[in-house]
Amino acid sequence: MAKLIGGDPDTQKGEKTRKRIFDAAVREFSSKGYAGARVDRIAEAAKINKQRIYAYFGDKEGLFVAVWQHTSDLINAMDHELLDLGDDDIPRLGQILLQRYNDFHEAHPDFWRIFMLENLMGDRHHPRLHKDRPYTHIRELYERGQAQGHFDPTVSFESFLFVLIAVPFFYTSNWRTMSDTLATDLSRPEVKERTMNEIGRMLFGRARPPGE
Amino acid sequence: MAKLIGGDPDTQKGEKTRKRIFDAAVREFSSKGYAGARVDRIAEAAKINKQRIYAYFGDKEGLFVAVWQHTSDLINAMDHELLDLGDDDIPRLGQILLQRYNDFHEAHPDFWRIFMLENLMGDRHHPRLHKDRPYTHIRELYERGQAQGHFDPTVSFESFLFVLIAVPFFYTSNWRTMSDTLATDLSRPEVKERTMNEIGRMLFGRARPPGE
Amino acid sequence: MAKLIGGDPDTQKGEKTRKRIFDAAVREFSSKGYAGARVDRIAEAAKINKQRIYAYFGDKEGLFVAVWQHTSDLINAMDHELLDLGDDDIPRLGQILLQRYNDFHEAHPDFWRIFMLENLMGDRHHPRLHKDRPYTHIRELYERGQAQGHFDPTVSFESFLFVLIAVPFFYTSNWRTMSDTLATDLSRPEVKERTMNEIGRMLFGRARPPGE
Amino acid sequence: MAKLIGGDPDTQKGEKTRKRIFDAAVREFSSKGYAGARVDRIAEAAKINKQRIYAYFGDKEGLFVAVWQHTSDLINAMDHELLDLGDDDIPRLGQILLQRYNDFHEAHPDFWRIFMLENLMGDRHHPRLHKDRPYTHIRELYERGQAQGHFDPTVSFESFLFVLIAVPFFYTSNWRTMSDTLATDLSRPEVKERTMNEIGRMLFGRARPPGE
DNA sequence: CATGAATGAGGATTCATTCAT
DNA sequence: CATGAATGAATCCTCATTCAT
Repeated sequence: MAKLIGGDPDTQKGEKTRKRIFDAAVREFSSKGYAGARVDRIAEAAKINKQRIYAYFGDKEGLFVAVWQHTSDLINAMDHELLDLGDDDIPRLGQILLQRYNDFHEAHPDFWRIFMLENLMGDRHHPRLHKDRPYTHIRELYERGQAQGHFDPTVSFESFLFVLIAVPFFYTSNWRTMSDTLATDLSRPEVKERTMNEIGRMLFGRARPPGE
Repeated sequence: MAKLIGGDPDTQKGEKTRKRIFDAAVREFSSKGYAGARVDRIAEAAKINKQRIYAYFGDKEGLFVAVWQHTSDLINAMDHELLDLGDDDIPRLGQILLQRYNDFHEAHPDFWRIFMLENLMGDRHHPRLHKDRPYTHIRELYERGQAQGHFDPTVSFESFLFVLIAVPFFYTSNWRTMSDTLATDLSRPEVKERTMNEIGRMLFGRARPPGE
Repeated sequence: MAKLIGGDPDTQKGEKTRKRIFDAAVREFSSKGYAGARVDRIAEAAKINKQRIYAYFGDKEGLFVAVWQHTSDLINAMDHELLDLGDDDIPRLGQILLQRYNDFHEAHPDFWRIFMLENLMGDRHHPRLHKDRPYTHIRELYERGQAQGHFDPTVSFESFLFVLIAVPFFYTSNWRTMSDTLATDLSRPEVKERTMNEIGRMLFGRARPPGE
Repeated sequence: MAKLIGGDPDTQKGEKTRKRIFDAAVREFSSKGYAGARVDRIAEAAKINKQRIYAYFGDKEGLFVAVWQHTSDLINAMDHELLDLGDDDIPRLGQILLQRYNDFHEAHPDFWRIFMLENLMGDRHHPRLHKDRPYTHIRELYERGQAQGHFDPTVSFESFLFVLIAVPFFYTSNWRTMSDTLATDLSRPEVKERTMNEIGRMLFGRARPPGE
């Protein structure tokens, strides 16, 4: 029974189709926005019949929710990886997180678009993103860092994390317009690296342990 | 001589209509995005005949460009106001700029939406934003501040300005999702103020003149 | 009283305006057809305000009727000129008429278009063209020519005139497509002249007086 | 194996729909002209959903091009039938062609309208009609006829063919207005037959073989 | 599962015509 | 007479979605 070995072949084929639709949808939604996305174009890009989309995802909205869910999963996965940070990382925790978020955006260049779409569509009816993600682990590291004098004791963990999320996100999403504004080509990797280093220095450069 | 007071009555009426369309368009575009915006809805909101939109702005695209131009003008005006900063402001230049950009977003709550739409529509064919705005004045202040030890001499003006623009923008555009992420209600004014203060401290708090 | 000398100046000006509208209408209708014609374009070409068209001609239909009337007048005028033909012209009456009709189309290159529009719009509601134009004069010349053996006595005047009207009209209106068909450039004047000569010879070339 | 008999059922259904659209389009375009034609009316007449028109023909223009192509095919088919003429037909070649072209217009009463529309729309962007149709066969017959004295040796084949195409076309397209002009009811079949006979006689009646 | 055909409710845009001054 | 503003009814075209096989 083939079914035992690899599952129902139809189901397997179905999964492949589903994946193809999904990938095409990510590209379409992120490049055109929700309203600008075209079901036909997704079907064509996925090289499947349009009807499949409706079979798998119900409607356009359902397809977008699936994409959005995936986006949510991506970020949760990334946050989960932060658990591997340990006490040794405390002194450079800020720089490390900055690096991690930048890497995340580089690995998922469409992330910010999907994410922003959700922000733009004021009347959201899509599931919330990780409501109760406590960041317990890195919060503890940060607080330990504060106690050790690595971080300003008057700066809350929330503000700390906020900047570290904001800067890579804004850089990724706005490098075009900011390149104009700053008359600097922010698309060049070395410019990005330099900028991030400098921002890291602004944020954490001069903090010294109290005993110093 | 009514003409002297308000210009040609017809023209005046036309301008009023144009303004009504424009205002409705800003609301529609910023809430629905370009593709999601409906010309009919704009006409209805502006309480004018749909055709007027085409008479005044050519087409939907032309209307959007006009809105985008206005957005561009807004930011240029704000930048112009920075000229009133003087040497006395150098020590707290960072905090002041942070404040100014936050005020700007509060005064123009739709700004980030229009701005982001432009970033989302990858293949832009709209006029660039202030191509060659050199920020000469505040750049000088910053450099003087570096010489005086107020700012890290290894941090470029571009990176300095980048964070100051990024943080208020990201706060304004992503407070919803970030509220979820940080399990903190970022919509509350006091939370915003505290966050900005803390971020100001992270960035500029510990910098000391070299002679210290 | 200026009025006595040149008529009401306003009326005079009005006539000029009317003429400008009319000329623009002829060009617009003949190049775009009735449905394809645009009142706005006519107003623009005539450099008058659109409203004037409605003041002078009632509506688009009224404007077209005026144009069509003019077309009708043109052909009546041409037919009237045929009265100057005399007995001396009988032997070459066919060639002369061919020439005249060709000249007419050259003098009024838009004539066939307006005329054809009327034919294409099946449900005509426009006044008939010269209902009772008897062509008495040239009919008499033709019949005298038949008696003298210049023309085939078994060919009616109607058939005679039909060909002479048909050929120049068809040449003028279909030279483009016929150039393709015949692989010959019918737009060249010498080609036209040669063709007409040859057709004249086909029609009347070998006719001889009976006594021959 | 129904497939063998009629092809794929869906395709067959599609073809039927396409045909219905096409037929309705021919009627609409030929009666109203290009600009006057209404896509909605075509859809209604074809009893199909309007969108099908766009699915099958792209747009209104594409639909017209299809109609025009068909017109082009019709005439090519007719020309192809001329190949069945042989040497025996040489003496009455003119009359035969006149007859054939008349028959063509009677079989395809809308032909001239579509054809004329193309002439009226000055800036054509539609495919040329039979670019290089040499009429080799009947040209040879004609030239042989000239050598045999049936046709005037000084009249080119082009002029010969021109009249034979012009007269039936003009009769078909202008019988209404010409009926007024000639005060004769050209719509009556016997009038048409008589007229064509007389024109045939004018053109070819008196030509005699040289040896006569 | 898969697919081409079909549909109805929009959606942007145009146009002849009228209004107000 | 003259004009810019305004209008409502189309008009072409699109899109998400469903049907039928």
